[in-house]
Amino acid sequence: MNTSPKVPIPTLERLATYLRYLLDLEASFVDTISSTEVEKQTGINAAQFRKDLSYFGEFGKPGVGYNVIDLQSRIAKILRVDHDQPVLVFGAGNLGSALVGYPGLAEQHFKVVGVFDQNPRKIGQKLFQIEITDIARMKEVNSVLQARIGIIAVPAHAAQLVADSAALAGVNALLNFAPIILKVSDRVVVRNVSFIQELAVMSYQLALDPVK
Amino acid sequence: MNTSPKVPIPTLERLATYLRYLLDLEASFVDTISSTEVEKQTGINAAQFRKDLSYFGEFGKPGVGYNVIDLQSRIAKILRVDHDQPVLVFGAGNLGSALVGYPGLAEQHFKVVGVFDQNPRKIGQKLFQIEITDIARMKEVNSVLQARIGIIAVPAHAAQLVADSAALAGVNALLNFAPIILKVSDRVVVRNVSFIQELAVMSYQLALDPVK
DNA sequence: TAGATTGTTAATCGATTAACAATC
DNA sequence: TAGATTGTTAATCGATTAACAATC
Repeated sequence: MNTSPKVPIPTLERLATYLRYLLDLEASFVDTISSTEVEKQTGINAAQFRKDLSYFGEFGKPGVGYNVIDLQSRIAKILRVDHDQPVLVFGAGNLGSALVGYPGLAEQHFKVVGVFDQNPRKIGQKLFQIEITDIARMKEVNSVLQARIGIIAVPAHAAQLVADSAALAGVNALLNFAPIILKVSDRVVVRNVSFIQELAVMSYQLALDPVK
Repeated sequence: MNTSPKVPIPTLERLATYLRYLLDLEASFVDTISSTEVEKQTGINAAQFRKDLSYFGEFGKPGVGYNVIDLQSRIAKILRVDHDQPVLVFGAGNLGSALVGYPGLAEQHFKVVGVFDQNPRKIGQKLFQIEITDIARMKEVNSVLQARIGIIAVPAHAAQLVADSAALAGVNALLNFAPIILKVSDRVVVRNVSFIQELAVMSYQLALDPVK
């Protein structure tokens, strides 16, 4: 066991993967798994799995394995996805709308409580029950909503401005879909989702092996 | 210089970042940059930048730096985003639609040439000028379109099936938005976009430091 | 008990970064 | 030329994985 502060990011990412996988197992009425079984089904090395968990305590029984439901709920607690968390979405365009309507968000307890846009034609309209608010009113509105997590789904040229406003509004975790490197204070956590970049990487990989 | 096969994935990801950044520089009429300047503006270590490039040849002039336009076009060539590439989108729901309409795709020369869905009510309709085709006809249709890259934007329960059909249709690079681990032959490259996972990671990070 | 599997240490592997000779 | 900056080697850092004693 080790309650120390330095958990590698890859470990956290895999933890989220384990959680999804455990939900599937639960749905199939599996109640115990071993790390070897995890490796077989997910391709993640068994030692890796055990090591990842070891950052947070002891979860299994030697000779037996891990209880699916117990492990699932403990990982959910670690990642704080065991209870609803309010989230703001910035940008009510195609991408923003798709995100607000994405059922996976609520399933993992991320509740979209506010949607913001700057387009006067969109402001006041509803998106999946949530009213679109003027992005200029973000701080005021979030003083009530108290969301600490925001999703940036605005065009690249607007993203930095939105990030700045978000920080002022008390949002200190940003999931950024815009293809730019955001400059933020070190009080703010940013993670980038850049699927264009992912496509570019695959594009290179495809080209490597013409047979493929 | 080193034309060897083993370029680290993180290097490829950063290459895509450099490319975007260089496009911005070009738009601001900057014609030369040094690795130190790159570090200042992007936060990526200067040695890292030079090392990344060194996998592919020599790009700069000692004492001078890098020519923005030249470097840009050479990176685009490396990543094969210097010419149009056909892409299929699987799933015409909220997410799929947003992706098809996303201008950034075409900007990086990824051309959506086919959209597939299984819902009879959607088949035959148009999405941003592209007709939605029955997913069952994928192989037949792609024998003409010849796309090798596909984007999976269907619900988790359908994703594996789609991946299997895609492989049969000659699509050997898959960008997967569904929250599952796809099982594919090693002829197929998969990259996952899992923004729920990203949110979970941030959720943990936020919880680490209550002051934040 | 014997067999299975954990949690953890130590070894390996790979990626990042510092340092510097080469060179514009 | 002197100053700046590259490309690359070597050192550092961190993450992955193999091995195994502890234990159910």
